[in-house]
This record gives sequence, structure tokens and C-alpha cells, in this order.
Amino acid sequence: MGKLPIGNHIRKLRFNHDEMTQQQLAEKAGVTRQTIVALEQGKYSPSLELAFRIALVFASPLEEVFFIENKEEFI
Amino acid sequence: MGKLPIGNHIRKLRFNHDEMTQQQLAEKAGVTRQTIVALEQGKYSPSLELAFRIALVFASPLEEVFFIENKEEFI
DNA sequence: CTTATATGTAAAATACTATTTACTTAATGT
DNA sequence: ACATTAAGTAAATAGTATTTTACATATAAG
Repeated sequence: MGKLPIGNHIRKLRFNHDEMTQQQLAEKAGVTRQTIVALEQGKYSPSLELAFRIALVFASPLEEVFFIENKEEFI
Repeated sequence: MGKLPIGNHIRKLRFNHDEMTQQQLAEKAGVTRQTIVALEQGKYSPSLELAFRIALVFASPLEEVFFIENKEEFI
């Protein structure tokens, strides 16, 4: 595993949601702040479950939070 | 982690896609057949990356393959 | 009856995700 | 100057996903 480049809009979405802090997002998603930091920095991609939880926090479809970068190449 | 119940339609989608076998799906998704078996049986939920790869195989949006069960409860 | 194919099961090993703890830096306010 | 808050970094550990190997069952075909 580890070929598809996955990006996310977490940082933008935090600011669009009342400037939610990393800490607040972490609490709402049920993870630690370090996990949010790592995700925003693209250090790794999360489990599907965590991805769904973050999308729930932002009340957005999962694919509006996480996406395949350069998707065209992989179709 | 491990609270959100995540389901999937992998088995249905395989049959809707020319009765693709577990082995064929595994190869296209770049994993082993055992991973597909485990996912179809709901033994665990995959990484976000694998979820995207499986969705790509079926040319379907991720959320048409994987979904939160009883979603209402979590909104 | 034998072979091949699809699927299910299981245990151990490996890789990756997530937590915990702790320290650092920058910005803001008193 | 000092305290507070948000964010970055890092290393060790725990927890979960995935692989590997191997065997079992059922079905269909020759």
C-alpha cells in the first residue's frame, strides 16, 4: 500500500467553520491534536473511519474533505 | 478509535461488475484476496487509501462503496 | 473421479495509524 | 515582562490493517 496521493482540505474547513482550532477538531473527531497536525501536513492518510468522523464534524461529504490528488492519472 | 460502524457494498458491486471475483478485485486494488474477504465480511474497515482504490476499480464515488451504518444516529 | 476455480478460515508476522508525553515557537493580551 | 493559546516537532508505544502461508469446502467441468 501507499501509492495513491491523498490530499485533504482540513485546514481550510477548520477556518470556514468558525476558525475551529486543531484542538477543537481533535476533540470532536475523538482523536488527539497530534493526529490532526499530522493529517493537515499530509504525513499520512487516516483510517476510513477517522476520515468519516472528520467529515461528520464538518457536515460534509467525505470526498469534499479528502480526495485523490491528480485523480486523472489514476482513471 | 473504533466506534463508527462502517459498511460496504463490495460484494454487490463485484457481481454488478461482470461477476468480478475476489481475486480479480484484489489484483485491481493492489491487495491480497484475504483483504477483500475480510472487508466483505466487515471484519474491519480499510485505510482511506484502500477505500479510494476500491472505489476507483468500480468507478464509483467512495461513499457509494463505503458508508456509515445508521448514519442518522451520528449526526 | 479428478481437476480447477471461487470462497471461507485462521494464525503469525509485518506495516501503518494513532496515542501519549514532552518540548518548542509565535502571537496575543494583561 | 509574564501568562495564555494555537500550532509545530519528535520519539516511544499501542492498536489496527494488511500480508503471507496454509488448509478446508463447495461447485462446475472434463
